[in-house]
Amino acid sequence: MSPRVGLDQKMIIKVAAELADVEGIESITLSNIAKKLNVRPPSLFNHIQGLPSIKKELALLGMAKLFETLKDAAYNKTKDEAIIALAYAYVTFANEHPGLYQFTIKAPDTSEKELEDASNQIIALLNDILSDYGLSYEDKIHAIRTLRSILHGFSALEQMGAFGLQISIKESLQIMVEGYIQLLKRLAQKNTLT
Amino acid sequence: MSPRVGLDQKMIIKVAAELADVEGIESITLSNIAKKLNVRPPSLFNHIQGLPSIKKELALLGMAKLFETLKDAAYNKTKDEAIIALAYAYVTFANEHPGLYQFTIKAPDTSEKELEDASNQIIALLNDILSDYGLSYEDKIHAIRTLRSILHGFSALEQMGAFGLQISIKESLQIMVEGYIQLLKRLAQKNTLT
DNA sequence: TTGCAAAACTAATACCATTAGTTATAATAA
DNA sequence: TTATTATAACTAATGGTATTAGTTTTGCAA
Repeated sequence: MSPRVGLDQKMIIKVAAELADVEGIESITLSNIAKKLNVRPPSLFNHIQGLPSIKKELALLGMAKLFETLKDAAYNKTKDEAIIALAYAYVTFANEHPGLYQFTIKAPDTSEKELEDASNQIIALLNDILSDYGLSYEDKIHAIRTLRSILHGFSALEQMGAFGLQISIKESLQIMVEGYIQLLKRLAQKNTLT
Repeated sequence: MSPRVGLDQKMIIKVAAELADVEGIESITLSNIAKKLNVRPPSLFNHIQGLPSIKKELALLGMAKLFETLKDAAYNKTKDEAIIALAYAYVTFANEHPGLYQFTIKAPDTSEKELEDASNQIIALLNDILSDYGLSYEDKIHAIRTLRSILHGFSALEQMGAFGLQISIKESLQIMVEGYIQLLKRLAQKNTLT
């Protein structure tokens, strides 16, 4: 009757992540997850706290994976080269993991320290890369905000099919990133002028 | 017993929009809407098709309002001035109508002609404004995509509290938009060179 | 004043998440 | 090997959704 499937939290989160990426985040229900694991919904409660905890874990997983992806992409690269690589990696991640990506963005019930830490890791990476441009403290913050904006905006719009297909999406991204890099240079230059 | 409250679709959508903006989009339920209207949930079905239809109407309302806002902001302005005004209006709209704004972005079940039309209205407005820069057909599309990306990305991140508060958010937007305008100029210039 | 279309209702269904309490199993101790 | 025990997975039950069916009531129009 209860054949001890051998469930654990990792399996549950993994199934939830697949569900999110393949079927969409609205399909993340205990019912669907349980079905995929050949188990009754209440059984999940032996391993997780409830649906909200699963969503929080998905956010953590998403941010961790995104961070790794970005870090690897920028590894051993600096300045323009690093930014370009990071931008492509970001957009590619959002495309390959549409469900998980959305959880990296979803408003985290503030005061969730773990989520904040994970998010800060990503921001620290951007900060690192931007450090080579010689920006003022404030300009660096503006630059980080702008970078996050263009990457998230582009990813979100592409994900929802907002861009037609006749004109190359990759080229749009390239032009946008190019524009961003020029902005960095202008900010840096402003700083060198006495 | 049934005092004929005088319900109609407009009222329902209005209440749903308020709910979305004030309590968050997850609070848009027939139950909550009915409560606000002093009515039982099934009564709503005399005026709307179901919860999905309410969400679709919210998307339409959001896009229509956003379009009006942007159009008014850019009225009688051209080029840089128009873009700057439009950008501020966009971000302000997202701040003032956080719930409604999210519906303007939410993936529209493709093949929803009305939604597509509403969205195209906004794109046509952007297209109009960008027409004064003398861009090639393709560059104009890249420019529209980039503009939408920066505006949505910035709005979405600000909405979720992703930006700290020590450094001026308005200034970040200003710098980002300034960068965008410079990009437009570079694209235009590229086009004038034989 | 009567009749009717429709507004709002109650009741019922089906699907959620979640809690409480039960059964069965796997691992450990004797 | 057997007995003990912790706990995985279960069934049953609760309360919340959206929605449908069928009923009552009401306001308007003839």
